[in-house]
Amino acid sequence: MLTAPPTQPATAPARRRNLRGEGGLLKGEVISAAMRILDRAPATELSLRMVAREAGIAAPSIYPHFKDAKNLMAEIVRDCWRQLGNEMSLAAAICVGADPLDMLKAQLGAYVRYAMERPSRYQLLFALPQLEVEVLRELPGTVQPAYRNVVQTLEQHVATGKSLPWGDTAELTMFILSLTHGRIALAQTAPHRLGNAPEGVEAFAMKAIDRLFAT
Amino acid sequence: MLTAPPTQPATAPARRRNLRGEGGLLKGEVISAAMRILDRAPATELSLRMVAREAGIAAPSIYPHFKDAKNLMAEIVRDCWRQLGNEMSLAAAICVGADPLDMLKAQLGAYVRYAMERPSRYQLLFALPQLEVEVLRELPGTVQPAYRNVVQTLEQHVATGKSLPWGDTAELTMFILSLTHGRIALAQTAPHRLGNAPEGVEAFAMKAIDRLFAT
DNA sequence: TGTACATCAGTGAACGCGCGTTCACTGATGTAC
DNA sequence: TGTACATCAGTGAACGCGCGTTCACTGATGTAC
Repeated sequence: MLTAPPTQPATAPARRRNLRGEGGLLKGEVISAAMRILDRAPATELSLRMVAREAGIAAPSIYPHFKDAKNLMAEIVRDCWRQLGNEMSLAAAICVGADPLDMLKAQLGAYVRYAMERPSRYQLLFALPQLEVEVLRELPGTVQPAYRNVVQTLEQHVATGKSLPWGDTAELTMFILSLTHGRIALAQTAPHRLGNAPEGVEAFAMKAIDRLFAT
Repeated sequence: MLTAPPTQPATAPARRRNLRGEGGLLKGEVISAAMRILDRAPATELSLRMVAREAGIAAPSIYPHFKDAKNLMAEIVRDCWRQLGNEMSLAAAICVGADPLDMLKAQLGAYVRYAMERPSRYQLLFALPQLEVEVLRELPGTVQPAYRNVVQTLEQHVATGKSLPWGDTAELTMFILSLTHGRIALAQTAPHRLGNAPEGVEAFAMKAIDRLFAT
């Protein structure tokens, strides 16, 4: 239940089997297929069979590469977190040397854009609790990059001798990410009455940073 | 996929059929059964058959009372929104006459407690996008009460001649609800590294209001 | 250089499961006479 | 007051579906001699 109507059934494109010793390549292809599905369908539609179809292989072919469906999902989620962390790091790298607050805004902008441009991937980031304990144990390592990104920028801000408008860097990070995630979630789940244009959400986050740090 | 391991299969308790003309009672019993499921299982486990089992009836018996599974889900979601709105209104009613900021904190406290004490119901509130368009059209009416609750309290605050720390009452409501919802969502979906004791989340919201409105 | 063989990547068919939905029905409860 | 009957609340069996998973297999690709 609670699943949206199915999208078109992903006709399997002809696929050449990998060469000897290159079997591991399929693992990457499977993850890519999952990303393609997420770009056109809600996260709830992801399934082992659906991913196999999109990758152009038979369902059992998943098993040599992933222990089971739960682990496949976990790998997909991990990859999404990695993407998000990378996009934030990239945004930060571009304005290295600039004022830490500008860097913070760049990172947060990257965060909002990832969420609004790839809503299914973003929603998957928070489907973690549904996964097995074993997978959850690795969670800090997967989630950390996005979180650390903000903390470190705030630490740079502090290092310039300026003060924080709220708690320490960890607490303020929670504040900023809560606000941003909350605004995104409201835009994605109650799109009507709440002004929800993607730029609207990004502008909201930028404005929030400006006002938070305004003397 | 992305479903948690099933809880025990809800042995059907013996049920007496309703009397002539009382058939409508079953509708309420079905909704109650759904709430009981949500109190012990993740929202993803909800299904027409599961609800029927919990209510002690056969699956087809749902149909005279709900058009189909989608509509059943929609009714359940609507009921959760109604509950949340009521708890916020109740909290506001208790401190009527008090400072609007205290009323705001009371309402927000009720909001956080609903979310942390009934996580599955809370998560269901935001499963709306998965439902049909037809259902979504009624959304404003179902979501409004919780939202209006905050707006009205902020309007009272303004009426006392005090100013707002952010935009107008509508914008500030978005800010406050985004922050609160975001913090709840992070606590519920990444429970580890983020201090997530329920009191922690409520304290976070209270502190946020205090600081926001601090001169 | 040619051939037998092991290995490896991937398949097809089948399984049981829970789901939403349909259909013809049952049997208790009231009502008409 | 007794009986035939209509109505109403709810059932049991069956359907097709997509899912995750298993099993025995196929057939191309390299390797050994």
